[in-house]
Amino acid sequence: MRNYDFKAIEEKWQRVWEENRAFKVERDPARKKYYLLEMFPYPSGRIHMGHVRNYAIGDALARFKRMQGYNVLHPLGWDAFGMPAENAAIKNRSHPATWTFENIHAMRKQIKRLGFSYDWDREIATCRPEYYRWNQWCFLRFMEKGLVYRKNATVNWCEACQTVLANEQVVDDRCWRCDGEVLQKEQEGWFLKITAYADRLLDGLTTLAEGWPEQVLTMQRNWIGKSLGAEVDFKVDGQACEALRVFTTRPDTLYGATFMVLAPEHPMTVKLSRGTPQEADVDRFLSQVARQDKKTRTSETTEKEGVFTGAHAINPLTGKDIPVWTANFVLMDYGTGAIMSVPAHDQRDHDFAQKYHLPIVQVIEPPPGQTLEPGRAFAGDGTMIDSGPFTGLIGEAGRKRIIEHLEVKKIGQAAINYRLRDWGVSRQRYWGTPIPVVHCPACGIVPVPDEELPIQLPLDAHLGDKGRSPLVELPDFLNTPCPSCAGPGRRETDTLDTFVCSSWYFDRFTSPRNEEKLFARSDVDYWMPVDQYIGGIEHAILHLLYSRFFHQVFRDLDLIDSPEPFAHLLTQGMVVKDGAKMSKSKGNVVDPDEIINAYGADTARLFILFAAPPVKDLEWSDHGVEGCSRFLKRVWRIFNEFLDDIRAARPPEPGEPLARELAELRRRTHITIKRVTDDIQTRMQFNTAIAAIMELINQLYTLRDGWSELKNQSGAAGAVLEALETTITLLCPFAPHIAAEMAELLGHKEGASWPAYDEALLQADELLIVIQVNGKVRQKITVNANITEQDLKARSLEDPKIAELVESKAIKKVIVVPKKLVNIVAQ
RNA sequence: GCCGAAGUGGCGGAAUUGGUAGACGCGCAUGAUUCAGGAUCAUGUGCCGGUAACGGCGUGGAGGUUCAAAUCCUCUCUUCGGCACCA
Repeated sequence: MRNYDFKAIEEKWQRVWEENRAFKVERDPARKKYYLLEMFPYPSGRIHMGHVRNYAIGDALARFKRMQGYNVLHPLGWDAFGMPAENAAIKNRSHPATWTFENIHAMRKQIKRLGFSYDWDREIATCRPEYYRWNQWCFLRFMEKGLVYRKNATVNWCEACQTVLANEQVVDDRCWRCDGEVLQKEQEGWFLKITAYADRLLDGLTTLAEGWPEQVLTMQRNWIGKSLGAEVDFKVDGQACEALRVFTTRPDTLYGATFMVLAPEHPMTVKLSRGTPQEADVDRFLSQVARQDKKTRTSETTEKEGVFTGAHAINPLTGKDIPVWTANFVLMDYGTGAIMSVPAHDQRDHDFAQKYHLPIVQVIEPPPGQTLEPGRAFAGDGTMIDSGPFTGLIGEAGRKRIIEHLEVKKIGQAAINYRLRDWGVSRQRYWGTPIPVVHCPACGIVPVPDEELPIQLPLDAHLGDKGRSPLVELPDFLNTPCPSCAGPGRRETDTLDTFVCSSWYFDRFTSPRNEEKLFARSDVDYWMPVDQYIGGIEHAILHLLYSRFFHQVFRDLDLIDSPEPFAHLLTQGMVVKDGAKMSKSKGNVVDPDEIINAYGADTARLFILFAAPPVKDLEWSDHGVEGCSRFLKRVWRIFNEFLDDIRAARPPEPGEPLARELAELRRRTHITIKRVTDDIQTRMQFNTAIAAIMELINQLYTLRDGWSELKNQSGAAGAVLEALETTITLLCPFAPHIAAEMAELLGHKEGASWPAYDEALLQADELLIVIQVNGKVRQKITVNANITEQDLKARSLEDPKIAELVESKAIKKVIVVPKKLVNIVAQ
């Protein structure tokens, strides 16, 4: 018998698949499609176990669906723009493109060694002009729709590196690269108006309830942060200036508003204090707040501090004068930058009122059962008290009536606020998509015409930590005639956030080589949405929200039909070792290449699917890997031992009489088909699917001892053949190389379809019944499967051991659970 | 602080509808094979007591519902993740 030579087998089949373009797919409206996608990788240099897990899960599903007859789109590409390439290039005095393409080459090689069933003809890299020209095209369409604008915004700035950092590159207020201090800085840049789609992004989540993890839906919902409430105008006492407008979610507490607070940045803060004795205090306070960085400023634990502005406003309902303060906890970029403070019914206002001795007036009576706690605000719904004509109204009804009143009086109206902010896409970096606009002294900002796309990223830039895009120093790039007036213009030098690339790459996979359009309508409408998307939870908001946003805009541009881009989402758990995420600094990294070299790709894949269900964290175990390697050798050995005896056999006919152990094998075979099918299809639990296959193999091993006699029995070879063929087929999604090799040894061509089980064969002739006395297991008996409930009850009571146990007791009740157990209640 | 997920043998994990807790794998033990080791095959393996038959205990903890609870309810502890002054 040949040994299990995984190296030869894996190289052979990978070559076969490559040469045959085995996983190439085409749009075929006659066939049912299935689009399976894993989040595409950033070409960082080498793959890690997280990648292996991601793609092993995806490939198992892709192969499974393919075997079920679906037309499966399963592509891979590269999220190839981004800062690491630029930083590495600066460090190594090379070019980001060189670094990126070398990494892609190395990682593609590693991934191919794992034997994943990708349609490699569809491979894309977002840093190629053929791809990023469509980023630019999208940007222009967004512009036309009024979804693009420029504004000043606060950005993370690393002094040491002289560059802007993305939020995720700031770790505990320090630069991830040099550990230097990160400051907040105002900088002008481009924004996409994702807030215009807030409601649609929120509403769409309800349609995803079936296919997405609850956790991700909740995170997106919270991130969008929709608040219903009202805007209310407060007149400033004794001054003719405009009223102060506040946003509140609790208009029913308006009678309890005893002071107002403006954000320090609010334009009225300074204005109101001028000419009052508070002028100096306000100025001192504002400069103090300006020194606080954003993170500390917005932390809940930061002490609430404020000063009186010197001005008073009038509570529009009570008509009373209330002081106007300014304080650090009120933010300019949420609501109107001003609040009405109701210290009795908002904890923050309460803390602030107590600190500065401001009046606290209760206007809500807690519902029965709830009481006011001393020192705490009551923030729940309740009955309005001391609220003039509104007294007695409860919760939502009160809010509604107050809003109606405000609208009639024209001093306010219903309003909605979102926590979601517009998406800043400007990067002062080189290695990204050039933003396709020209700044013209005469015409202003002028979009580049479509015919001029792509605006190519020049390759001769001099990189360095200069804090601005190196494109500024390239006159050939920078200077360009204005597309509108042909006068001297200046190209935009900011590049696009790389999240733009990943917001629609899944659409591009449907027409990856299309040169006329970003994708062909027929392709995208056939393949989209992605039926199953798989990736890490770290993208729960960012990438998954941006992509949903792009998809909605594409719908509005009439580019695409499907309502959402990803129908089902699986967020896989981390790969950990010794309880911690694998990382270089912890020294607990396991290199996929080493595992493949030592055990082969099939073992690596099998272990990573067997060790834990996909959604949970996976604890890496070298012993566990050996166990999986041992299992594949065990499969190989038993297969080869039986091979000569079964090669010429045919699987048993339905109902064909078989010897006891052979009938048992058949039953096990069909149970295994059912379990593995359910585990993959409806439960996405590969660990139990693999365990079921292991049980079938264990069953085959029990036949080995008596095989020399058994094999001459009618149907013996057929039953074993059926069991082994089934094992091979069921193993395909997890360990495709060894499965292909064994199928070939049996004389089968590739492309087996997923087996069906015979319902009739799942039933055993005899059942093991548990007998309990007062809920405790006391006996186990084997009975005929067709036994009646009456007979089963009688058999249980007759059992000598049970009879003895209940002898001196009165039998109160006998519960029979068909095919499972009998419980005798006796006292 | 708020929200979410989880807690089961020495370890990873299983138990799909409330119905035999611990499938499968690792580890460990014993035996076979072998000069030996390794590999392989077989058997056993939750804990405590007992040679055994068997009995008791057992799914983070405390209560409860039920003939029956890892699973349902109440309270509580721990761990991990997310959000965190959003008016």
